[in-house]
Amino acid sequence: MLVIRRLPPLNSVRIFEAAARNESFVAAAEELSVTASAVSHQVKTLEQFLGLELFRRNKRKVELTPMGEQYLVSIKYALDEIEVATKRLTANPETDIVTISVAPNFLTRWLMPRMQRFQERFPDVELQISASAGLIDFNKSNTDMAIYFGHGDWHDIEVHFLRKVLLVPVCSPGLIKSGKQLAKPEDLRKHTLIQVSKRLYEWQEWLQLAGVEHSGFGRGLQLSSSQLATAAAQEGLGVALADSTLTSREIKDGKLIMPFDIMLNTHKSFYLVHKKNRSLTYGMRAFKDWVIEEMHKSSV
Amino acid sequence: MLVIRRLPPLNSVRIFEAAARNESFVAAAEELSVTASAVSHQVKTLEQFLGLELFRRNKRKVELTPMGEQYLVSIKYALDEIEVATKRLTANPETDIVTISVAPNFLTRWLMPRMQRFQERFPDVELQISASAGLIDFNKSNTDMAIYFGHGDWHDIEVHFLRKVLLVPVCSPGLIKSGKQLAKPEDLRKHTLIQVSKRLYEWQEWLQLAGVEHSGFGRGLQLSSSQLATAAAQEGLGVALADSTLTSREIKDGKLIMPFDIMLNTHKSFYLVHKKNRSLTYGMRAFKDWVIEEMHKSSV
DNA sequence: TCAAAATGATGAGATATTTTCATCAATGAG
DNA sequence: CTCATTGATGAAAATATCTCATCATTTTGA
Repeated sequence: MLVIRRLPPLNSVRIFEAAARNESFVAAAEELSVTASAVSHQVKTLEQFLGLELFRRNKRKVELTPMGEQYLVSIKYALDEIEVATKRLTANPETDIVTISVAPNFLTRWLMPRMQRFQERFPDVELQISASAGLIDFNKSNTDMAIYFGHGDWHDIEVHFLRKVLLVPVCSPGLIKSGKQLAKPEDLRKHTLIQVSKRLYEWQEWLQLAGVEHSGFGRGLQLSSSQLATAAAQEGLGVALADSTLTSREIKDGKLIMPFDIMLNTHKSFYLVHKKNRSLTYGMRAFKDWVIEEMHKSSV
Repeated sequence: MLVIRRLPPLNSVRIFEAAARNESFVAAAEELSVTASAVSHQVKTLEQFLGLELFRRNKRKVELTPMGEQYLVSIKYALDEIEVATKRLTANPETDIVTISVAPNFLTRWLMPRMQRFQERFPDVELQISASAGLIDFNKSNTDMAIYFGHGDWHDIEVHFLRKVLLVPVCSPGLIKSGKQLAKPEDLRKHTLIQVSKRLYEWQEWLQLAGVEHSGFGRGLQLSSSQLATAAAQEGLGVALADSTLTSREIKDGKLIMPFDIMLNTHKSFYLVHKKNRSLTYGMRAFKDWVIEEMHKSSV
């Protein structure tokens, strides 16, 4: 099937963007290493192609029209995309770059403490990591891989199970010394429940598991990620639900305690995912194999 | 400050995209109305600029290399962006196009039924509407305006209050005739609670308001939007929480009933939003003024 | 089995596009 | 009042793109 893209002359689009961003043909010319006359011609060419004005000429200045402003948003975004993609391809070939989006809690508590081991093992692989609880559309993103928290039932991507998540209440030792004891689950009524927005059910389910009526609790504290919730618990702000193994270091160090060892199985786990049917770069392969190996080590 | 974009030759990028998408220089040539030789030259030019191979030549075929595949994702996206932006600017100037993202329930139950009135009033404005519960990044989107459901505490955008949301249980009349009565809130235990994912608290809060213990309910049904939840209630699948005024028509038509009139104030409302400090097009102005006017009419 | 067709590569030359140059108009700064 | 600055414009020069012709190799159909 014949697909026809109706694209404007791309060279003039590129010159338009520089002119629009600078709101000056002279500045754009300097940036692009051409003369201001070239910019003027190219803008005129584009305006003729589009059949409308992108700039309003105002004495010795140019100002974007509303249409020009609209167009600039998209064009700027598109050129950013091309620039970033080009940069990624032409980066130092001796350094393999892997872009990874990681669930925040996993990043902070499992990956970061082990990052040095990866870097020592693979000095020629550079990781570019972002924390995000959301899902990635690999068709529209430069992200190579992701570590998700969820049920694992995602489609059209390669999903590799890493680790199950079991939640247990944690709090600062100082929370108990403040006079309000935590001898039995019912005692949680006297404390602040630290909740994760979008995961409010976790406390609900835990309390149900512990045989505690959910109603009658005071206002809780709500944070946007499990990682922040656990940090708040460490600060003595209340009791959070945290993955037992991800917080094992803080528990061992005495920064957090587990007032109860009732563990909630959320039926969610961490998974390593990447685009299906895509050959892995060396760096992606290195990271994937390493994470799986480290996961085996830490679960023995 | 001098900003230098390092962009590849854009004409060759464009030709690369067609060749990559078709995995054929001949097909790309046909699409672009040039000769296959031109395509071959342009691809070679781009590969020389990047310093790597985008295609693996295999006898009479070309196949994308992994780098070529990666590049194609970004380039395709970028060109889509330019194409769409160009199309929007060059659409029939007698028709003003407004792109709007609308909260699903509001779209289905408030806007759609009134759309004809808008179109009759403004025949020269074309609305391109999508349903989404998410927020829009107006710096990275072609969306002109949005109707959000939330607290209204968004920054860097223009927010105009439309209507408060009050939730009340609704169900199909047939649900009661099935033998399980709904005389008092406690009777909800015998029914399926239809919940909206990400808004599970709504039922929780309503039950608390009604003085019903939340625990002890059987499995509910969970849907991704309030609009779908209300539709499921209409199908007799259980009891949903719905905005009282948005479902007034269904209630009047006898398709839904309100077993209880206890209304939950979620402290959330519908808002019309658009980018701050941006001059409104005629179409945007028309839509904004019309929605506000209709909202006043329907709340009197 | 063999000739024709098909695909991609390549260099030279033709064509189209882009850019510079020169000039102009209008405005702002000193 | 003069000079500098910005953008517009047309002609000419420079550059990029494309076609043409040819080649190599593989695939297809008679």
